[in-house]
Amino acid sequence: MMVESASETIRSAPSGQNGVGSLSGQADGSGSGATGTTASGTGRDVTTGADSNGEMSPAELLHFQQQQALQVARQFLLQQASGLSSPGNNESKQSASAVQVPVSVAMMSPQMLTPQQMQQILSPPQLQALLQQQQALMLQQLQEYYKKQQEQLHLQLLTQQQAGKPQPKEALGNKQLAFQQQLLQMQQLQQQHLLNLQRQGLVSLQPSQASGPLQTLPQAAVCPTDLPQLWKGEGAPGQPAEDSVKQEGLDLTGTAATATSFAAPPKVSPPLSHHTLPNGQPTVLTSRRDSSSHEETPGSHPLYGHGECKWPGCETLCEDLGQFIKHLNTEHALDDRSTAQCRVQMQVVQQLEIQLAKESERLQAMMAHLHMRPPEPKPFSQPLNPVPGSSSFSKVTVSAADSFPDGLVHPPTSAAAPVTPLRPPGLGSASLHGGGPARRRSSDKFCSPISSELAQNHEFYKNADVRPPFTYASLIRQAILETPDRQLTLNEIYNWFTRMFAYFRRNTATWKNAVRHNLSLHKCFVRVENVKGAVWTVDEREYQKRRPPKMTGSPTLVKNMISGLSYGALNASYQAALAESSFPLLNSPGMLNPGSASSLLPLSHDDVGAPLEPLSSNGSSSPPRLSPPQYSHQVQVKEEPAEAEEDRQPGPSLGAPNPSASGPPEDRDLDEELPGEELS
DNA sequence: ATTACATTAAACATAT
DNA sequence: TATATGTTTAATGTAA
Repeated sequence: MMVESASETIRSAPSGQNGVGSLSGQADGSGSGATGTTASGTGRDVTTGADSNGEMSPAELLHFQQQQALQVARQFLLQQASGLSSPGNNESKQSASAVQVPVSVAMMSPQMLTPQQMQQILSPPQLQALLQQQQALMLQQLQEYYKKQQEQLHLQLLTQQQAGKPQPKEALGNKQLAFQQQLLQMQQLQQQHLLNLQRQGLVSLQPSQASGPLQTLPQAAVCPTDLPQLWKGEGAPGQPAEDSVKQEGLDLTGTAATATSFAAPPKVSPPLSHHTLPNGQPTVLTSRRDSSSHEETPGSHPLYGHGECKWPGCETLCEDLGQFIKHLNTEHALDDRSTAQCRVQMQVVQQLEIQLAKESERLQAMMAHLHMRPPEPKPFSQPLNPVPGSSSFSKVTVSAADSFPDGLVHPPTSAAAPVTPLRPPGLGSASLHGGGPARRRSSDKFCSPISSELAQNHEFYKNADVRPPFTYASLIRQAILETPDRQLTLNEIYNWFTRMFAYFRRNTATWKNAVRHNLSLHKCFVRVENVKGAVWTVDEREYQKRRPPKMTGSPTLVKNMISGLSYGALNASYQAALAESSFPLLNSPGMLNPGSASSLLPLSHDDVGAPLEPLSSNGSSSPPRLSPPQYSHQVQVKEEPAEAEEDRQPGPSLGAPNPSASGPPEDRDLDEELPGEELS
């Protein structure tokens, strides 16, 4: 039974795509409570202001445009928050849910995106690093920005007041309000953003930082309510903004529309705060500060709030933290599903960041246009990352991308993960091509550089009871190749499995049988009679044979994926980075060092199976862990009986399959036995 | 719809 | 005989 359940979970993985889809898919309206949050609310001041004037001042116009844009963005936010929800979560519901929820799916995965592609996009550590950096940067910048804007507002207000004309005063009031609204929106975006971060555990709760308000603000503070109303009320001016949003970045409109339809049931309507938005300027900051003290007690949990589980799509009510923890551990354990959800969330965050950047830029432009700010538009100093070039607002995204290479402060990658397998492997460190764990583990073709990912996630798999996203064949091969002799007995293979993967410490009968089955089935595994029994070796040629040299992380593919996501904001450099990262650095000194390795490019240290090995610059560089002596040893062990088996392969004929790269490291091995074959 | 592959289960054979 | 090791077949599911 254990076995069964286990396998079941596994099976669900392959459908991971659907996994992803279904996850978000199940969002059947329910989750969208947030979105639904009635449109009654506070935004009135602004609205009336505009109305009263009859005709719109430029500032107002801008304001409304901005509002609308933000509205769209917010809808997007909220919807994604809810869209991810997959309340059911039960496999049984998957199919059914498909009908209801395409919200997040539609949003997240434009048709052209296959789940695998998504994973490819999302999993690499670089991305994560990038994300984190971006986030940190943005947050800081935003905060600063807010501050400055506040100051500006004050200044303006003062100036105007000095002028002391009643009429203008009113106009100014409107203006001010408008901008305040704007600021609020921005802040909300930020908050939502943070919330998302928290959700995926990328941001730890630190009372001091913005994380505090997180829990409360998004819900308690304002906006969701006032804006919609505003929008509705003003109907007309909307179009332009909407269009612009549409064109510029993610096509939110479509999704937003969809979302609204689902948003209907305002399920857990957050305690509609009336307390916010009094009118005064400091509202923003104030409310924020206030909320920070609230609810974020040390005993709380980022995923727990208002008595319910905040896991995307789960809104399970939990009476207390203890119960919630229990629930968390049972319902949201580290499995393929959760991982997939995490990944989706990550993507959401990315998109939001981009959107945020866009909106910020727009705001900047607006302000510049209104002379609210000296021409040098650079509200965002770079407090965090000394990104050299980026000086303009518009470069926010750019700078983030630029700073990515060096920045990677600390991909929460492997090195950590002692006993807390909280970080899904794919998120933390999977290499581009390596794909994440949620990915169909079978698709060997994509994750040839198993060793790379394995090395990076070594610790993770070791401790987390997650099924590794590799096929048995690739695992076995890895096990064998990891040894100096490149040969293992069956039992040693077993041991390797259990040693390397927590997952394989269970259900031994099942996977052991599978291992044996694979050993026998695949020609690439060669049994060699030894003095002390039989050992298994790998026939790389055979192994490669069964995997056509597919570009694992084709840059073009990645590019397409990105563009498919409407990542308008993704600049060339980022794309380039992505593309680059899809090519393992093979010449990197192997040193199996998960910690460091993960921190940079997806160096596939011992990328044994990398199909696109560029015939390592210097032949010697590649064999990372194969020290000469060992190597010879191997030969020695194999010698007698081996030949019969190993030689059976028609070397010359088969050598061809990977003509291009032609130098899979492993072949070094075989070179010895079959000299001159492929090196031709 | 077809095909190839991966996984799982299980029957069976052989060696220790 | 029991267990470990191998081999093989079949059923099932997924992806191309």
